[in-house]
Amino acid sequence: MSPPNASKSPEIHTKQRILNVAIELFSVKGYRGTSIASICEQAHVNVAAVNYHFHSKLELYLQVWRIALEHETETNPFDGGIAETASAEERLRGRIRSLIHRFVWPNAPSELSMLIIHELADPTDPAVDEIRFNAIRAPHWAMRELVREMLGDQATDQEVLFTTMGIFIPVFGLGLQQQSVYRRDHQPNNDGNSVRNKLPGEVLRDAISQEGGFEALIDHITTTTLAGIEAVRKNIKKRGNP
Amino acid sequence: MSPPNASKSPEIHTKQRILNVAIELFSVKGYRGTSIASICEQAHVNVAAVNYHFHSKLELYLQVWRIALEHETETNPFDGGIAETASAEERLRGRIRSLIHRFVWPNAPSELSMLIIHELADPTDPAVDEIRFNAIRAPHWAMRELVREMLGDQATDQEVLFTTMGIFIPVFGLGLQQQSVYRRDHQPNNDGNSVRNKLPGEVLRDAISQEGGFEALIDHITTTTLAGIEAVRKNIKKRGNP
DNA sequence: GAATAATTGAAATACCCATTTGAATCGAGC
DNA sequence: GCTCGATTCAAATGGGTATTTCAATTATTC
Repeated sequence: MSPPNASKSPEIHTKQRILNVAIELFSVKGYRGTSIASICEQAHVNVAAVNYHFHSKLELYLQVWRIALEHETETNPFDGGIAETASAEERLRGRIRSLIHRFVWPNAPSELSMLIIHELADPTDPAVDEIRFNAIRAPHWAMRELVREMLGDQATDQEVLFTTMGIFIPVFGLGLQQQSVYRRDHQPNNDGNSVRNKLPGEVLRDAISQEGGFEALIDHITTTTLAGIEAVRKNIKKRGNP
Repeated sequence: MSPPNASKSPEIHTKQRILNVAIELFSVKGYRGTSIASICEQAHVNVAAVNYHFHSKLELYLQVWRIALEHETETNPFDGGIAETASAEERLRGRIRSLIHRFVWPNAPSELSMLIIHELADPTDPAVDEIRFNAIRAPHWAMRELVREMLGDQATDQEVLFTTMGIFIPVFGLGLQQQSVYRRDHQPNNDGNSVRNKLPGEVLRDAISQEGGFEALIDHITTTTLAGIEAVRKNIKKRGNP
């Protein structure tokens, strides 16, 4: 099997069409929830094309992961565009902004974030675990270092860990909510009648969608996070001077 | 080939055995991830028994939801055992404790919380949405009222909403993490080699499992949450007195 | 204790899915 | 314009699933 050498051939179009649809469907419905047939139907391509171009469903999925990961790091760098020389508080604000953009951008969480949520709730394969872990490792340790810097040397490892997770984990929760609401919004048979009142997640989505709502959310999270860090710092100081 | 002891009708035994296994499997692997065959094999029951006693897989699943919901509200009341006459801060602490117990109890999140996470990531059926919504509605509004009480009349609806969600949503995120780690721990083919370093969620699980770690987590979350509420309150006061 | 209803069992049915097959079609280089 | 490898196509294959069927067995009732 030699790699395709053609510079311009319909093969590229087919492969790309499959990838475009696969990213969309895998991110919304997850690996097990999307069939090869549904991808091919929507891409106007024969089912055999997937196995011809990608070997298997799993390899197509891995390719989608790589693309989504690359796309995310390009369009939404983890530091939020804040320079390393800025104050710790400013850098934290930038990273929170970046995280929120990834997981909560109104009505359209990024593909990567949706893939991550699906993998957490229902893992596909160890190979995907590996990619996901590599994707999370760098941001996590960078955040650990920043939190350590903000809490000072007196802080225990547990305090640094809890505080760091206290920043990441709500974002996963938000992503889970947003994804649930997003899916409900985009259901073809959504008559809006099945559940009478608005779900909390839908109320939140509406609030974010309002003029200035998204910025208000980022402000709120940053403010409360900083207040939490300050509270931990106070505890440390109190404990350190008995 | 069930033992012919007939102190009670064997129907009860069979039905109960199915339910016990179904709760376990549905909560760990989700609706789509568990087959009727696997339930019946583990319960030593014929596959037809499920459809005889429950009509269909979906109705068995709904029954499991009702039981898990009932069990949760019995063993873990949402107010955390704190009286309505206690201070707002004490009541908040009780509710946070209850939530953490539901979603994060070390190495064994409650069945209901795992079912909820699965439904959020990959919904099964509108009928389940209805149950889930009813399960979340009362706690959510009770929390909204408590937050309103703590923030005061000057707070906007958006501030109350963001703050309330700021309490619930991290718990979902924690549950998602815990469930992911729990599943990994209980995988039969877990050789611990596929991913070299510990995932952040595993580090957190280890920290919680340590002596006093769980209480430390509850303390941390309560402290930072209260600090966040205080920060919002300060903003309101500043804005209110220009 | 016989008649009847409830329950269980093994096999069959019907559907969905990923993957394979082998022929048909296309495209580039000679 | 011919050839050969790359690509597409319709159909088949094989494995998994929920559900049904109906005979066998077990409990209940009179």
